[in-house]
Order: sequence, then C-alpha cells, then structure tokens
Amino acid sequence: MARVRAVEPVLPPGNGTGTELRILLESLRLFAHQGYPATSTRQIAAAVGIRAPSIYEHFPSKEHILARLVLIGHRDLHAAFERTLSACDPDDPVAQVRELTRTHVLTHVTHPLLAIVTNDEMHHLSPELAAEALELRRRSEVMATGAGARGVAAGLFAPTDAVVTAAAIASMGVRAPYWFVPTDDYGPADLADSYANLAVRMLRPS
Amino acid sequence: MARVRAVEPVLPPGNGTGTELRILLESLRLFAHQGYPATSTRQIAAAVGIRAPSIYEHFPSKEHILARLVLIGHRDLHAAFERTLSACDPDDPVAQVRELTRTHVLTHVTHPLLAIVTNDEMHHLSPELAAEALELRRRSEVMATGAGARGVAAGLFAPTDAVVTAAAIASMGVRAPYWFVPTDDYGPADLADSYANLAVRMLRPS
DNA sequence: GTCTATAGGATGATAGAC
DNA sequence: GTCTATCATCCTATAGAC
Repeated sequence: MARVRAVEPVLPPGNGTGTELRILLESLRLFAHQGYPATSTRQIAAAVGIRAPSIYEHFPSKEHILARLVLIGHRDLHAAFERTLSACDPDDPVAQVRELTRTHVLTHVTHPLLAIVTNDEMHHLSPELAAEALELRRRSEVMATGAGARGVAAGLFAPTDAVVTAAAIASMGVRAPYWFVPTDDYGPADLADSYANLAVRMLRPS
Repeated sequence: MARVRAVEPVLPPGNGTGTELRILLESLRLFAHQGYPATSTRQIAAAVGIRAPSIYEHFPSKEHILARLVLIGHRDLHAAFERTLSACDPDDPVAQVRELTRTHVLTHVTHPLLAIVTNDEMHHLSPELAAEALELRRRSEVMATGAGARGVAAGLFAPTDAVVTAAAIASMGVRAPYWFVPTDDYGPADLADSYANLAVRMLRPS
C-alpha cells in the first residue's frame, strides 16, 4: 500500500550539496514511503550509493536527518507565508486569507514528499530536535490566524467559530499531497485557487 | 513529540473480548502514539500483561493486529454512513451532505486513536491485508460523492469542482482527531455541526 | 493459553584502516 | 570521506514444556 505517489524527491533550493544533499533526498523518499522507523540507515546508504557508516560523516544520527527535513519543511512554509503577507495590502484581510491559503496549498503540493514527512513523521523526533520547527510552525499559525482576526475586526468575516474554521482551512492543504495528482488541465495553481475560494466562502457572513 | 493526546484506547462495540480485545486496545494505543513499525510485539505484550509469544495465540502476526484495527475503523465509518443515509430523506441532498459530514466528523473524533491508526498506519499493510478495508473505503466514498452529485443534479449545489470540494470536506474530518480537544462548552457534536455547516456552504451556489 | 528458551536476522552506531 | 569489521542490542516468530 502506497501512502503517496512515486514522485522524485525534491527540496527547496539552498539545502545542501553533494553527498549530504543526496542523503537528504533519498531519506526524504524513503521516509515518505515507508515512514521513519521502518527505514534503515543501510537502506538510505544503498539508495545514495555509499555504505551505512559513511552517513555519520554528514549527520550525527538517523534522527538528525529527519530533524533536518522537518526543519526544511517548516522553514519553507514560514518563508512563503512571510513573502505572501508582505505582498498583500495590509488593509485587505480577504486578500490576505485568500493568498495565505493559496500559498499553504501550493507549498504542500509543490513538495508533496516533504509535506508528508514534515507533518506525519515529525512526531518521531525528540523535543530537542523538534523545537526549532515547532517555533516556526507557531509563528506561521500566528500569521494565518492574524489575517482571519483582522477580517473579523473589519466586519468582513463572521465565522461561527474562528478556531474551527481556521483548522478546516489548514486541513484542506495538509491533506492535499495525499491525493492530488496534477494534470495538464488542472495543476497546483488551480487547486490553490479553488481552495482559496472555499476558504473565503467559509469565513464570509452567510 | 506527541502525535495525539493521551486518551484511553476505545473500540466500537462487538470487536472481541478477553485477551484478544486487550491486545487490540493496547496495540491501538501504541500504534497511534509510536506508529506501527516502531512498536514491538514485546511492548504490546508488556502493556497487556503477557509475554510476546502469547500474542501469536490470538493473531498470526503483528501485521494482522494492524489489519484488524484498520478494518474495524473502516467498518465503523461505513456502517455509520449506511445508517446516516437510510435515515435521510432520499430527495433532500442538502440534508444528506449535512448528515454525512456530521457522521464523518463524529466518527473521527469519537475514536481519535482508531481514526489515526486507520488513516496513517494503513500504508504499512500488504495489499492482501489492506484489501477488505480499501473496498469499504471505496463504498463509503461512493455514498458521499453520490449525495453531492444528487445535489448538483437538483440544482442545489454548484461547486466549482465537485472532486476538489469533496476532498476538502473529507480533509476537515480526517484531520480533526489530531487537534480537537472537546470541552464542556464545545463537544464533538458541536464540531460536527460546525463542519457540516461549512460543507454545505462550500457546495452551495455563491 | 501461557510460559521459557531460542532461532535467525536486522538495527543504529563505533573503531580503525586507507 | 569512504571503507570493512564489528559491537551490543533488538526484532518477529517458532518450538516445546506445562
């Protein structure tokens, strides 16, 4: 049973080179398909084309590989949220919610393996190795809920329950990598548009 | 890092008794918190209060324990969908979507550990052991999308894209067990109501 | 149905040569 | 920075006593 389609592992730019990068990419592929505990250092090494002990020249432990991938995933979303908000009219909460939702969905479906490892394997990390990613997640959540709160304050949104609606909007993007298969007719940008429209409809007074 | 709150493991009624049931319950707890590959038969046995080899009197393998839990989870949702649809006016697609969404959310938050194991650990099963659950999932999807299609045919719904909207509605319920903490003021039924209202708003012409 | 003992192999990680 | 050899431990599952 496959958890995700067999796509080539890709990371956002600027996340290592050479053997270190190849360890990250093959770990990304294996962790996404098999899960972190079911993936052995020997499997990672074989996929990279080295022996297992050589991994420890690049990472101090298997857990540190996962921690790095989880951090990359959280940094990717956080940076994208910052770019998105800074490009929005600060007095247009509807646009902010729409664009943040677009960015959330696009980030998840652009790097589906990374999204799955970041969200579904993070719980295997010790608190120490998870801390930095958790802080980035918290700050991303503040940005998203802030946009919703400004819309409520401006009378543009009237959700029955802001927390529940925010969770619903986030759920759509988080689940997308598990089922979405882009086609020539309907690509990632189309899904992002559709979900952004749904998000605004969920928040607007009925 | 916890993937889910520490709640007592519970299964729908009629899923075993005695040692077999206790193996299922402790496996449910451990699989939900640690994942299937990271949970050993010794850990399950210790939680039950027996030795590891005794498990094999009740299940032929560790994988069969997971398969049973995944099957229970899929049966639970499928049976609840059948009850829900049969209690609905066949000519009222809005009520059907509303009640199916309610049932979907309620099923997931009533048995949060089961929902997490069913959805997130199923991919560790071989195709043979996953087959029966997959068929139930397929039939549940047919029921849900059928209700949406009847609403479109009746002119009550006008989703931009029916498949994408259906995925969005399902995503809300699937993610709920990961974050929802019921309180005295806002319980599972309240969340189910909120999400059912959101689902109808997502489908109705704007 | 439960136990002890154990088979047979995989695991994460280290030591030390090159 | 990669290798071979290996440690110490854990794994699922079986054999056979009670």
